[in-house]
Amino acid sequence: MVAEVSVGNTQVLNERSLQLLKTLVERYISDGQPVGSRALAKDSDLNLSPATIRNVMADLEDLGLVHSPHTSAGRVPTVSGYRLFVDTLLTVKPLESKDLTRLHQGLSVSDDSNDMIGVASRLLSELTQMAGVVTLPKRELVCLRHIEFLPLSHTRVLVIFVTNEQEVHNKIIHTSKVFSSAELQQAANYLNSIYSGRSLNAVRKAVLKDLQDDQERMNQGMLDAVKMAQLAFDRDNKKDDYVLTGETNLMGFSELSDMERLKGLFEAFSQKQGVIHLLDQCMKAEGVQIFIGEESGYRAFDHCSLVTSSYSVSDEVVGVLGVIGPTRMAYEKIIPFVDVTAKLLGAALNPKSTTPL
Amino acid sequence: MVAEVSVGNTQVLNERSLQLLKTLVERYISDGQPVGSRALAKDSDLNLSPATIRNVMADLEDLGLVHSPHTSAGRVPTVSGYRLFVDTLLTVKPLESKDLTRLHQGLSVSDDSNDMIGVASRLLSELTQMAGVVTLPKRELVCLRHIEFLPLSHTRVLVIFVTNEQEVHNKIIHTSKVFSSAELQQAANYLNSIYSGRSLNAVRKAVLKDLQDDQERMNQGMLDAVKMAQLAFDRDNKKDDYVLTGETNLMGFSELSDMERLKGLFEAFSQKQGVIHLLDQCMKAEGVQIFIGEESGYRAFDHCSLVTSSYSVSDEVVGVLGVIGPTRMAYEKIIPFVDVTAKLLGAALNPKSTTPL
DNA sequence: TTTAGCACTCCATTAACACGAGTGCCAGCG
DNA sequence: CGCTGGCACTCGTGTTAATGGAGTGCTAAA
Repeated sequence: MVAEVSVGNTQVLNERSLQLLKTLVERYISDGQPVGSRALAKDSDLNLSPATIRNVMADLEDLGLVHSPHTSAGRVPTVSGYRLFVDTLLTVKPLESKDLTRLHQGLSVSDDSNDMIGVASRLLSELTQMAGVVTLPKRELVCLRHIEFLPLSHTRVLVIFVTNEQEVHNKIIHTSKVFSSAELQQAANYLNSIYSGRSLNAVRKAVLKDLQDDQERMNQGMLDAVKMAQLAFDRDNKKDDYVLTGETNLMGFSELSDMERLKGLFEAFSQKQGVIHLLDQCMKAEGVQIFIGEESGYRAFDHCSLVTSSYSVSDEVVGVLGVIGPTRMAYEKIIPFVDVTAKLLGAALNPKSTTPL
Repeated sequence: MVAEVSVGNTQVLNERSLQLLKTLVERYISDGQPVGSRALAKDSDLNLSPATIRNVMADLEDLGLVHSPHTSAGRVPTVSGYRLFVDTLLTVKPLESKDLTRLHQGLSVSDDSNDMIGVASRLLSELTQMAGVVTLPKRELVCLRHIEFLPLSHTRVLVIFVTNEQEVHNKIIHTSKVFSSAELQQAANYLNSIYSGRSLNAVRKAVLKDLQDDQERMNQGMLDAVKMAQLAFDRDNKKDDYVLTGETNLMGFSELSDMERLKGLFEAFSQKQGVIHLLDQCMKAEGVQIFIGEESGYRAFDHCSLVTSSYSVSDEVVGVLGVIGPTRMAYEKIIPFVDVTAKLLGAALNPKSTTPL
C-alpha cells in the first residue's frame, strides 16, 4: 500500500490523511451529504477525536481535495479528491455473481451484432441504474467480408456489404452510367476477390492507390468496379454512432435535478458529436478510463462522471462502452462492472465460429 | 358560425359564453397564467364588466370547461375546455411562409427514405420548439420490390429486401440445410418473379397459401424458396419504430418541470410500445388527430397534447407523424403545420420517378 | 501532537405578516 | 331580467424574524 502521495508539486499527504480522505469519499458516496468531523471520526477506525479530524480536513481543503459548501457544513470531495480516490485509494469490489450471470446470459453470442450492442447498453444501464452507452464498432477498423451491388432505377445502385461482426451495412450510390445486373455482379465478384478480408480503412487506401497506379493494367470492368467501391466506401459514409439507454435513470439523481443542467446534458446526448468525441478519446487508452466531472472538458458533463472501457474484436480495439452517472457514484462497483462488460461484449462479437463466405 | 353548442346532454352554451371561452383559452395559451375576469373583460371585445364575466365563468366551471386552481385565482381551461376549443372555436392560422419554405427545402426528394423520416422529425421539433415524432413506414403495407439472399456461414443466410420507398431491410435467417450461392440466387429469382410488387402483408398471406395448397405443384427449389420467404417475412420481423427528436424542448415547459412527470414521459418515450400504440390509433383516422391531456389514456401523457396526422405513399396510409407538447400549446399554428408536413413527407417518399427494378 | 471546550457561522425550518389578485355574492340600476 | 359596482373574503406569494442544530475554527491544556 502507498504510504505517501504527493499532490501538486511539494505537498505531501501521510497515510492517515489518505485514509481519512478515503473514508470521507466512501461516506459521501453512500450518503450524499457533506460529511462532518464527528461522523468521520466514527467511520474511520483510527480512534481520533473530531477535533483532530478537523485539522486534517483543513489540510485537505488547502490541497483542494475536499471542499466545504459553507462554513458550518461538512466536507465534500472535489474533482481532484475523487481523482486521487479512484487512482490510488479505491478498493474495487468483485462483481456480484448475480450481475455476472445476467451479463453472461445477456451477452451470449447472437446473430445480429447490432442487437448485441443494444443489449450491452441496456445491461449497463439496468444493472447500474445509471445511463449506459456503447459505441457501434468503428467501421474503419472492421474487416470487409463481402460486398454486393443491386441495381435500383437509372444509375442508382444499392451497395450492401457485410463486415467482421456479421453486421450488414447499406448505402445508395449514383454511378456514372447505367449498369446491368450482370455487370454489377461481375464488379462485386471482382471487388470481393481483391478486397475482402481487409479492414475498411485499408480497402479505402487500396482503392485510391489502384485508381492512381493501376489504371492501365485494369480493363474497363475492373475500373468501373473500383470506382464503385470508391463511392461505396466514401469517408463520410455514415457518422459514427452510439447506443445510449437508461438516460431516464439520471433524472433521479439530486445533483442533476436542476432543469438547466439536465437539459444541457440531454441535448448533448442527442447532438451526439460531443459525446462521440469524448468516447473516441477513451478508445485510445486500453482498459478502464474515467472522466470525473469537469475533467471531460464538456460543460454538459460538469456534474457527471463517465466510466468507460474499450472493447475489442479479434484483438483489435473497435469500440467503447461505458456508464454515465453523477460524480457521486459507486466507483468501486462500476469500474469492474464496465471492465467485465467490455470483455464479454468483445468475446460475444468475435466471429470465431463463422467461416468466411 | 355556430350560435350554440350543447355539452353533455342538456346544457347549452350561448355564443357569448363560447366567445369568452375562446378568448380565455387563447389568453391562457399565450400567457400560461390563470386568467381572471378583469383580463378577460379587456381581451374580449364584448364590453362586459368583470362581474358579468365572473358569472359566465361560474357557468363554464359548472360545465367542467374551465377550472380554478384555487379560490382567488383566475380560470384555466380543462381538457374538455380545450377539446371544445379545438373542435369548434379554433381559427387556424395559415402556415407562416418561412416555415413553409423550410419544410419544402428540407423535404425535397432524397435517396434514403430513412434519412427523410429523420429530417421530418427534426423539422417538426425545430419549427415548433416541441418534440417531433415520425413513425417509420409500416412494413406490412409497403410493396416488396426486390429480394436477395446472401450466404453467410453454415445455414445462416442474409436476407435483403427493398421496399416501395426505396428502403432497405435485412435479416439473418437459419435455413434447414446448406444452400449454395447459386441455389440462393435461383430462389431469389423465383421469389422476385412471383411476389414482387405486392405488399408485405399480401406476400405473407400468399406464402402461407402456397405452402398449404401448392406443395405438389412446386419442385424442390420452389419449395425451398417459399420456405425461406416464410422465415424472412416472419411476423415479428422487427417491431414498428419511430423517430423522436427534440425531447429536450419539453424540458423547458413549466407544466412538465416536475421531475416525476418528466421522468415518466421520457421513460414512455424510450419504452416505445405505448407511444407506438397511441400513434397506431392515429393512423386509422385520416387527417389531423389530436389527443389532449388525459384523453390519450396513457398516464405519462397526462399533461401533454399530441397533434398527429397520418401520411400516405401512393394513396396508401403508411405512417403517422406529429408533435408532442404541453396541453398548453398553440393549436391554431401546430395543426396546420402538422397537416402540411404530413403531406409533404408523403409526397417526398412517393417513388414516382423510380422505375421498377 | 492530540484533545476538549467554546464561540461563532450558516442553513433550514417555522411562524407571522402584509400584499395583491381574484372570487362570490348582493343590492341596485337600466 | 340581465348587467354592474361594491364589498368582504380567500388564498398564494414574498418578506421578515426567530429558533435550533450541525459543524467549524481557534485556543489552551494534556
